Amino acid sequence: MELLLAVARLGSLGGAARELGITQPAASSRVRSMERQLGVALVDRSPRGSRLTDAGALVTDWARRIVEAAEAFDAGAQALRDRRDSRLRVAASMTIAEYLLPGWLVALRSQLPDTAVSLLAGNSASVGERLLSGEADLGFVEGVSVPAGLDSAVIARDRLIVVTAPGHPWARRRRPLAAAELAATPLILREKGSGTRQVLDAALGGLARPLIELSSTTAVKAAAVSGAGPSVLSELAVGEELATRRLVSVPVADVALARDLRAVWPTGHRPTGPARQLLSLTRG
Amino acid sequence: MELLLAVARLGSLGGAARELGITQPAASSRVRSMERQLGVALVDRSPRGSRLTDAGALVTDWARRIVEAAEAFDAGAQALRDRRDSRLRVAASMTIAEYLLPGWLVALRSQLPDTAVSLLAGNSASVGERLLSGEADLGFVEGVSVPAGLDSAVIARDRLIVVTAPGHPWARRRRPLAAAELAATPLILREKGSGTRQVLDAALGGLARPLIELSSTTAVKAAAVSGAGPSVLSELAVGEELATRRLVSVPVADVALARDLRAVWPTGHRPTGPARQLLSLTRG
DNA sequence: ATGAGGGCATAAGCTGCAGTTATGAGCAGC
DNA sequence: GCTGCTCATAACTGCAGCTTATGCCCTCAT
Repeated sequence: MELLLAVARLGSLGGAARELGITQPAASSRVRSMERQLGVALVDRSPRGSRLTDAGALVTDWARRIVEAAEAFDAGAQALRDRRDSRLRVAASMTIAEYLLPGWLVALRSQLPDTAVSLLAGNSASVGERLLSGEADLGFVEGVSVPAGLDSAVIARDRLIVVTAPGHPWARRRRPLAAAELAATPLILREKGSGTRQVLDAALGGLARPLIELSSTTAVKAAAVSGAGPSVLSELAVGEELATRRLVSVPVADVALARDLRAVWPTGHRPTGPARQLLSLTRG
Repeated sequence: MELLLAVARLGSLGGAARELGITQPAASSRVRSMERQLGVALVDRSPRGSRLTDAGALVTDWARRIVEAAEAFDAGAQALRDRRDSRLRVAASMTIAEYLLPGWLVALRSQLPDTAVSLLAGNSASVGERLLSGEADLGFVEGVSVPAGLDSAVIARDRLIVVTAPGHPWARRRRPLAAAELAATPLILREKGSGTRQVLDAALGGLARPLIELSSTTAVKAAAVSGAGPSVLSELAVGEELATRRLVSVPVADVALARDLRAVWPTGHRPTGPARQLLSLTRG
């Protein structure tokens, strides 16, 4: 995969091989075996370099998504590994750790390649404790209240959105859904007590009706995609499903389905150094 | 990766191993070596099964993205391979082949596991030719006009959106951008002649000013993310960047930056069988 | 023209990893 | 206590993918 991207970038098998720290025959044989598997030529080899064919460009674009996901995974994995002796220790609540942090870490790595980052994931309260006990330098929490003793800055809003499979009647709806209507409809939801469920219950006045209760965001998404019914999910969780129209967002009126995502740090100790850098990444 | 997902799903290393067609010791050792690499326990093993730890759940969620990207890649790759003797032969223009088709193929595969699909990617004209010559059963094109001799159905709209890095002044803008303002500002663009460029030029009356011209959507995105300037891109291309706020969308007034995405087939020959199934997937 | 240099392919050999089989141990429930 | 599930450990094995070594082709500069 990376090899294809490198070939696209450098226009040469040997060059790409060098970049990945392997030898030219190894690169050549990899590409060859991939072409054999697909039954399609991916690169045009000429005595003065190699270019991707049309099919190669398509495959490379598909491959790029895998590589990017792998980079994010790797950045996150590094952070889990580096427990001790890291220059920057981050504590984050689950949603942020899950959806946003890997991307930030990738970006941070490109700016400060030698900075070891460690990550502790937990709920808002535990993020607060880590910061106050000095176990973490910078925290990220979602939700309404900021733990005591911390300063904070809002870095983004996480909107909860109502989604359905494209086949559902609501998918064609143009007039926004009223809060009462949402409250009256059985929804696919996380179990009571989860962060998104709390926000939803608060917004509707504790009235959300479960159609099914599932214990993970993924399970909820899968149920919604399969058309089991409407659901309410963080827009972070469904970005890709919306883009490919596996899910459709339903407009909603007069319901405050948003929560702030905040960076937090001990009162008075403004983030400096790598923490400052990371913080600035999260706001742009 | 898949192994982690399977463990999460089945609650047992051995069960996960069986599902992946490997033996239990192999699975055990894989997980073990991953835990060694990360320095964190991923699964809680007990004599009556295994559950993911908190860290394991986090890692698994990150891994899921890779696996999904890989599935899409695989579905696309299959389709490139199956040239001959496929039950369903699809022709698609590049944007659709790049961003949407892999997802559709994954969904189709789950509905019709044994249907071999082949894919021919090209521009609108070549899609038309393939259909008329009987080389393809169903086509997908983007753009304003439908090639002659074909019936079509609009399956989605592809909106072009103005994006900037979060640091750019436009990112904070609330008042929509006027067309004139957009036309007057140098933009990061694809080269003249590309599909998105054509739509943009048409919408602005041929006036788009390039700040830089780049030859691939990826390069344009990278430039925009790095803050080189504003750009205009398909929302399909920037879904993930928007969700993670690496890019921000700028509201635009009075410019028709949309194009229809259409399914097409030879006039009179309504899609049947797997073609119909695929078509219905694309609309929900 | 000719030789140097960069690009790719092929062949042969080596190595390590990821898998296998085989076995044992812990715990639950009948 | 037996059966059946879980997981761990150990020793063996095979093959995928690498490296090194070489050759050919083309281009460009001398």
